[in-house]
Amino acid sequence: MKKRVIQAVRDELQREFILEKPKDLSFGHYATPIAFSLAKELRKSPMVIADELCKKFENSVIFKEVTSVKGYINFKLSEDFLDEYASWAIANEKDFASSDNNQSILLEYVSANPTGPLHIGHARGAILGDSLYRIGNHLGYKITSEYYVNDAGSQMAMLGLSIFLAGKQNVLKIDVEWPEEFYRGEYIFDLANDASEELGSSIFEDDKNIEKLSTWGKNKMIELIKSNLADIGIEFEQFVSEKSLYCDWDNSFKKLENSDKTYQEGGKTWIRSTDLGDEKDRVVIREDGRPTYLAGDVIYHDNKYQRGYDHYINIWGADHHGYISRVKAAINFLGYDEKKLEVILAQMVALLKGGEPYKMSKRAGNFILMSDVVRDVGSDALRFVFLSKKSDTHLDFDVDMFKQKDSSNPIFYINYAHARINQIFNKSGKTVEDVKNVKLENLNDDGANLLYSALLLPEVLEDAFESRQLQKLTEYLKTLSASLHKFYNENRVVGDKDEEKFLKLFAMVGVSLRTGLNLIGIKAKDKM
RNA sequence: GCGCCCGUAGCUCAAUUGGAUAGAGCAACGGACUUCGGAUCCGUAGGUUGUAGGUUCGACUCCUGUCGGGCGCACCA
Repeated sequence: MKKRVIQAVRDELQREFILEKPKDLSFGHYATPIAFSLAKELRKSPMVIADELCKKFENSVIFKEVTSVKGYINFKLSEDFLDEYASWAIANEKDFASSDNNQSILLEYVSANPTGPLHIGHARGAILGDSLYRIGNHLGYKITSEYYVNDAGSQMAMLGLSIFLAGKQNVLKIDVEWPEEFYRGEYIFDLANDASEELGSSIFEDDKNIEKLSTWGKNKMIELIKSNLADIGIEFEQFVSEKSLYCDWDNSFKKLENSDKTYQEGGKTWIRSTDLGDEKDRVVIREDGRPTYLAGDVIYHDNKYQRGYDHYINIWGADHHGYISRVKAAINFLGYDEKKLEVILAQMVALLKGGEPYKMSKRAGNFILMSDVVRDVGSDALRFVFLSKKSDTHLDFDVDMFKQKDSSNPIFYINYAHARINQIFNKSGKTVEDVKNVKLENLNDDGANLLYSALLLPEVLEDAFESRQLQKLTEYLKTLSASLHKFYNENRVVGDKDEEKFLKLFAMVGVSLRTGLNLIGIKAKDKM
């Protein structure tokens, strides 16, 4: 809809302009403040310029009227145009709000270490990533979703050791001495019990088996993580193992050396990441020849860029923000355009329960399991609330609040609107087929506004996706639901002379609600 | 100490990315057809956008300082 309007306005004005929605719908459906920016250039007042420009639209097909108010130019769409668009949308629900952006994007998210179950902090990035994935696909982007598995390095050894010691203590009943750093939490003891059953308790007798336990535990954890994700409707296209990439290290390192951005000092190999704004240069190879963690990301991003996507998105926890500049520097030194990499940071989530704050730490083991919260409040509510806040703001919420199954839970409110539409059709005994060709004309103000709101989904989606701010979509769904409830309370539908018109209008609202919810991984309810 | 993020109604958050009178929900108070489902709707109250300057036709939005909160500051991952 917006695209058609922009086209129509550009045809007449023959220059660039900003198209926005007026604060107050009574002004019109769209507006532009172009007269203000022209005022200086033309040495006339914005009001005069706006008046003159309005005259150009007198014979427009898609506009009912174009007016100038205090320097703004306001556009009101014609009923024919709105009705045609609604008819098309109802008949082509799957394609409604879709688009044909062809850019290819590699979207990497979650990528939590396979050393334990997902906690509530991971859920934020997971839900954001999955929703971007769904929306992007709908908008025609060629998106691939990917999970990077950190299965190399000392954490894997620590996982193996933790399971080994837990088994020794709990299964073999032998006193053990715990090191300073290990994975705490009951899941380690569960793993030890499982290992005892699957591999035999003798595995805890010899510490040569630690490596075996580490690999076994990693696979268990990946399965667990996949199942945690499946519980909130997330499935990845592919998993990439860090370990499996290391065979390419020599190639990647050669590229780095060719860039003249590496140097030796103190027996170590460094990259000059300060050249690209990093706080300090970084070590990629230690004195003993072992590559650092950064090396893993060098190979991984080399690998990513070789796959030739137009754009790359990484969703990271905000605690990794200091890592961005060194990875971008590395990408640049490998000979790629680091601007193609976009890092979205998902800020910390502070979870409360009855006012008590939880400290989340994977290492310490006293974190909140994502699966527990999902069991408590449900996938739908969790997804909706997490998407309702900008990803770069800190999010506080109290679990107890979710347990109230009433209107304070926005997903309830929206589902109720959707269910109402369904109920109204049942009550009237008519189907969408019966009313889809009725013409939407002479609607009252509430009806006209409701229709317009329902048709806004495409541009809300584009805006939400391009700005990576999905709270725009959740806001929209709440507002649209409110408009429907308001209309419902003020207008009798069944039995009214305009019954069929109203039903078509409701059908259109249903299309938008369903589509919007679907794209954030929530299935709209027909009954409450 | 340095870097990044945040600061908007009592609480949780929006604000078309520099545009018209800063808006919703929750909580509070007062109302609505013996109901096409009242799990809804309408109204009242609540603000010097942390704070002090600057940029311009115009600032919650951009710049500088300052205060407060979070995160990070490894050859760990």
